[in-house]
Amino acid sequence: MTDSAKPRARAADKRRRLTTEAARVLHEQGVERTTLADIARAADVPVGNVYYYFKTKDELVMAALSEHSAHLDELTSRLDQLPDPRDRLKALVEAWIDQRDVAARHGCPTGTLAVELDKRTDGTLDAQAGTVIRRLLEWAGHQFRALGLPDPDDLAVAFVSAYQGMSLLANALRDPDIMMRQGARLHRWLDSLDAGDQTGNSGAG
Amino acid sequence: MTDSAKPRARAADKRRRLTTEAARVLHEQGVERTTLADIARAADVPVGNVYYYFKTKDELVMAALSEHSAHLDELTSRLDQLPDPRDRLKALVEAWIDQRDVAARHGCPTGTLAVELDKRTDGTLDAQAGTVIRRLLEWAGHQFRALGLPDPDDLAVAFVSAYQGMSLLANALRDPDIMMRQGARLHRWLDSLDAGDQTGNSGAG
Amino acid sequence: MTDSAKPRARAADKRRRLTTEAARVLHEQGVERTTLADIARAADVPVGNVYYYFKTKDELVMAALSEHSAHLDELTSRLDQLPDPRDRLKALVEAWIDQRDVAARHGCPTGTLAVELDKRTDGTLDAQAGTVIRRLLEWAGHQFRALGLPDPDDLAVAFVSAYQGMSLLANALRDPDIMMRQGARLHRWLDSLDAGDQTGNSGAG
Amino acid sequence: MTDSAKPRARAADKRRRLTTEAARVLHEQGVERTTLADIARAADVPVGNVYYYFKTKDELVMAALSEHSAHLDELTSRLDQLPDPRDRLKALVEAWIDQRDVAARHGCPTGTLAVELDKRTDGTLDAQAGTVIRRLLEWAGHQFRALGLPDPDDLAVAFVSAYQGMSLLANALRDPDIMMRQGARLHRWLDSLDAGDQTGNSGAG
DNA sequence: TATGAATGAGTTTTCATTCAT
DNA sequence: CATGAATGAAAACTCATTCAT
Repeated sequence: MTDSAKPRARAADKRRRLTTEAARVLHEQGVERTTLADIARAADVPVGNVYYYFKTKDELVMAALSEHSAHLDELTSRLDQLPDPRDRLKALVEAWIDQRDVAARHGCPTGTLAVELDKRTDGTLDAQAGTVIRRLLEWAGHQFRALGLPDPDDLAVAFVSAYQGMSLLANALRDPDIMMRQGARLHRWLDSLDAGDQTGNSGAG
Repeated sequence: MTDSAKPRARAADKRRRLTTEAARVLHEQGVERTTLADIARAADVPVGNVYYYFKTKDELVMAALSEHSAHLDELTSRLDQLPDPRDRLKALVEAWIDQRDVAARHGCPTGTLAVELDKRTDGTLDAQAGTVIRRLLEWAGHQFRALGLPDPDDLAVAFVSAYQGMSLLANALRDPDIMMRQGARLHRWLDSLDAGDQTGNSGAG
Repeated sequence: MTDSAKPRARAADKRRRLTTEAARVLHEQGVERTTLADIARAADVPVGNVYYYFKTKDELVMAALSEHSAHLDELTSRLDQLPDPRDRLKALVEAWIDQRDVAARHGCPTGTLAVELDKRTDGTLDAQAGTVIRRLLEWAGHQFRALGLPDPDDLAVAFVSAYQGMSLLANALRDPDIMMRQGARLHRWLDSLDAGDQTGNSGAG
Repeated sequence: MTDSAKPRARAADKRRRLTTEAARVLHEQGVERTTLADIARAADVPVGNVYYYFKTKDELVMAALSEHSAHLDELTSRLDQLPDPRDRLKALVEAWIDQRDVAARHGCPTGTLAVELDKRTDGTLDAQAGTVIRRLLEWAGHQFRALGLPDPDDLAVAFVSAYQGMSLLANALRDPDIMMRQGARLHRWLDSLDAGDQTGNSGAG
């Protein structure tokens, strides 16, 4: 039993390691500047062996994307424990601020991946990053709807958009402080949102 | 006279064509996925000849960046004709909205370039995109200051951030409509900003 | 067992073949006029595969240099079997004379390599050839010292210098006979060296 | 007259500058690592213009070689003013010693050129360096013959060989001191040579 | 499955030489 | 003659993918 289970266990382990490291290295170096050998080395898996787990480099990129997606799911489901939707959104902003150093160094994983993959015309990969972002949009939209706010989907776009924008700027200017200041601004904006406000005039850009 | 001017004129022409096409193709395909041959073909210049004008691929990338920077300068100096700073900012938003199809297809040129170049650790190129963005920030900050608003630099970051965010989302979701809706939101936000408001609470995220 | 050893054995084989052929071809054609394709062809290895064994062309050059260095070590350690240091030096001269045809055709491998590499200002390669020559100088100096002669290091320089000079001339004039005549002269010089001679006046130029 | 002479004068000037700079730059950087552009820049002549004076790069190399040859001629004819052949040879050694820093940096111009050109199989260039060296051999042989020494041609080979060897070592080890010490040794050797000595045993290696 | 090695198409870059004016 | 520009044939190097055990 253990005998037959071991190789499978080890195999699953390798796949896991590959996925984790792919997510990390691809985020740090970008898709195009990362070689399979880079990921293999980081995961401590022989290059030739990678192909037993992922048939192409694109599959590894997809796996990395799923990894980030899973992280997001895990985070949102934890936030869902909070009773107040507004608190959930604010807690998410807190999480973003906590990641400010990573964001300043490498940007938002999903956002930068989306930028890179959108440059592609081949394969089915170029739309995948959008899917993850859409998931985040849906979750946020759900919160705004729960708050009884008008145009919840639009608010969600504004919310996520603000996050992507501040990540990009923090990254481009290599300044984590931007995450803090804009995070605070997002906080205030969430607080200012009023269920009675039917105009949304004071919304985030 | 025109005869003797021709070779020089044509040479300048070629350099111009190369720069223009580089800016376009690099924006469309991304830095890493664009080969020199791609740019050469687009500009109708033999590959080997490209190196007469640009010593390395990086120099071409830099030229493309300068091109985008020049576009921005041209745009802002045109906006500077408007008497009201608020109107200038709103006109800029209009310009962004006008570009919504390009943004949805390829993102903001400077923003996506910044994302790609930040993945690099070599050369002096990785900080250049930040410079262009900083220029935009300064211009915007100038307008907010002229409006007598508190924390003008912070408002500028919020403003540019919103633009980068909505461009990224429009691109990732391939939806130009996002540019319109978020552009409208930015408009309303600019209108809502009040010189008397010392909190900036209702600011864009 | 031999089956599982094969790939590794063949791989080591290839590396060996590449090194051997690199040493030969680089000596024959010179560093700058030898392409990787030349070496790959000589070693019967696909060009792209060369990079599996040597990351750059410079590494191959280094390997070739080491090969020549190893040859020298092998030769001197064989000569060390001889009881009399003077006989060792004379036997080395004999070995040089034996190589007269190669020398007339392509010069001394280490000497010509040194000349080529000294033209470089980049990398760490430009000093490596000197190291091999220094090793020969040390060995020769050791023999002269064992003979109780004054200024043994100076004599070593004269000795090696004479070899390099006659190789260069034999090569430039394409005349192996020069190796023979100057070799004989070196022989006589070694014989004439007297432990009692404190002046070294009759030394080789 | 001056009008029609000017362009010709300027033309001769350019040719001269090109030759001089070619000699210098080719010596410093080596034939293969020097581009036509390098030489053109050094001579302050537009690249395209070089071809009106030299049809190929090889012709420029040939010109550089002739330049070194002319230098040698000039030097030897000056030495020929000295009444004693032995003094002429010793004065030549002095001249070599005076050049020790150049030799340590770039080797003997003719010697290193010979090494590089001998690596070639094409053209008529590969034998040309030998010609210059042969000229030096002849001059030296003439002196030894005038001294009434046996085997004057052999002594000449030993003499030139010693120079090439010490230059190569000085260059490989980047040590001008080698030129001084071996030059002194050559001096002593020249002094020791005796017209009555029929053996040549104490000759230079 | 595992793994080092192999492959070959592609990419940037260089440069002698030629051309148009 | 002069000159900036053009050309194209290499060359080094990279890397995703495949192969042989």
